[in-house]
Order: sequence, then structure tokens, then C-alpha cells
Amino acid sequence: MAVNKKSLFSSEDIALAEFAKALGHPARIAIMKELAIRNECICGEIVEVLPLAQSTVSQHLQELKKAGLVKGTVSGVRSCYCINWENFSKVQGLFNLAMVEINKNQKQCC
Amino acid sequence: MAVNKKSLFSSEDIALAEFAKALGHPARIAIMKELAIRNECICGEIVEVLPLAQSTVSQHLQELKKAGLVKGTVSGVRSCYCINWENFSKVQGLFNLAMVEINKNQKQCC
DNA sequence: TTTATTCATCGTATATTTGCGATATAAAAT
DNA sequence: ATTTTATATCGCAAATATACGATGAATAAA
Repeated sequence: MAVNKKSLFSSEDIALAEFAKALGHPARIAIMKELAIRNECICGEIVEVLPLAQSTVSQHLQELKKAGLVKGTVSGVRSCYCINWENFSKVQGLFNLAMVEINKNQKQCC
Repeated sequence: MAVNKKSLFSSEDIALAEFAKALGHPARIAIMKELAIRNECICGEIVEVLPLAQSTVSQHLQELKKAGLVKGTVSGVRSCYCINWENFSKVQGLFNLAMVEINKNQKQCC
């Protein structure tokens, strides 16, 4: 039991769910907001702002990276993280489209 | 350890994350899409469309309900599910606003 | 009244996520 | 060369999610 059935869904639904899941934790929402308003996205500064341990923040950053919403470059000892605009805008656009589609003619049956 | 630290974040971030998390599984994306295009949202019909067992679909529906994206009414033996437009539109709007805010002036530091 | 239908919930197994401290690695500073 | 600093990763524990079959509850049909 508890087999992974996710591959049985359409690739669009999988992609939308991956985007949503990546943003499905307040820490990752906070990280994205923080990255969006900073010029300098040094990892340590993100850690300072969040109420979580350094290793935990690092993990959340890896997840955002895995989902393609964020990219990182090392510069010396520091690690600089940025929103991966190319991908983020694209996927966020697709998500938004899906939401608009759902919102169309709001059928109410009960 | 593995304590739940979610309450340490802003209520806005928590709300946004809850919305995203509710949509963070392809089955729940598929359910929302299905509900959006149907006049009659009988539970059994949703089950037929998804590649999952009845009990699993029921669980996913409960999660969407818990997140306020869906509401259900019993009509006889049947159970009718609908998108909770009032709440869905509101939360989806807030999420969209947050995304727009993030997208503003797309700072690139690395 | 008995039987069938529809759906929710329980119990359970497994998988995944969340979180931390400890440790590793690699550059920078001394 | 040694120490400090910044960050990633490992190992672990606990929490949560995913999935199913079995069972329960309630209405409808026979």
C-alpha cells in the first residue's frame, strides 16, 4: 500500500501540483518573499530572518531549487540564492491560467 | 524534535501556504478541475474519473474541504461536492496578489 | 423487512516531510 | 599552517501524508 500513484495523472496536473507543493509551507513562502525584495540574497541573511535552524532553511532552499523556483550560485564562502525568474514566471503563469479556467462560470450545484 | 514550527510565521504566509498545500497533489488539482466543469458534482462520479480508490478520493475531498476550497452537501445516499466559490475566489485572489508582489521588479542578484 | 447503494471513517502500512544537531567542505582570515 | 566563517549534507526522530481494504451508517430499492 501507500504506493505512489502520482504518475497516473496528467503531466499538467503533476506540474501544477509540484508548483503548489513547493509553496505549500510558510517557510518557503517567506523565503520567496524575502528573495523578491532583496538585492543581495545571501543564504545567511535568509536564515537570520526565519525562525528555523540553518540546516532547515538550507533544506527548504534545496526544495525550492528542486522545484525550479530558485537558483543558487556560490561566491566564495557565501551562497547567493535568487528566484529563477525564467521558470518561476512560466510555471506561475500556468498555475494562474489553471485557476482562471477553474473560476470560469462558477457552476454551483449544491 | 520535528516540532511544528509553522505557527511562528505570519498568518498571511500560513494562509498562503495552506492554499498552496491543498493544491499540492495532482489528485486534488484534478478534483478541482473536475468540480469546475461539472453541473453535478456527485462524489461517485469524481471517483470514477480518478485512478484512486474510493476511500482515497474521499480523503482528498476532506482535505480540500478542510482548506475551505470545497463544500459538500448530502442529498439522500449521494454526496454532492462543489467548489466553495466564496472562499476559493478570496484565497486564490490573495495568493495571486502575493505572486504579483513577488514578480514585481524581478531583482536579479546572481 | 431485507438488501443494495453510496459514501465516510477506521485501521494499518508505507512514504514523505519537517526539523535539529553534528559533521564535512571549502574559502577567507589570521 | 591554523583558525574562523558560511553553507551543505548526513543521520536521526517525530510528524504528516498517501493509499488501500474493511467496516459503519444512512438512505433507497426490493
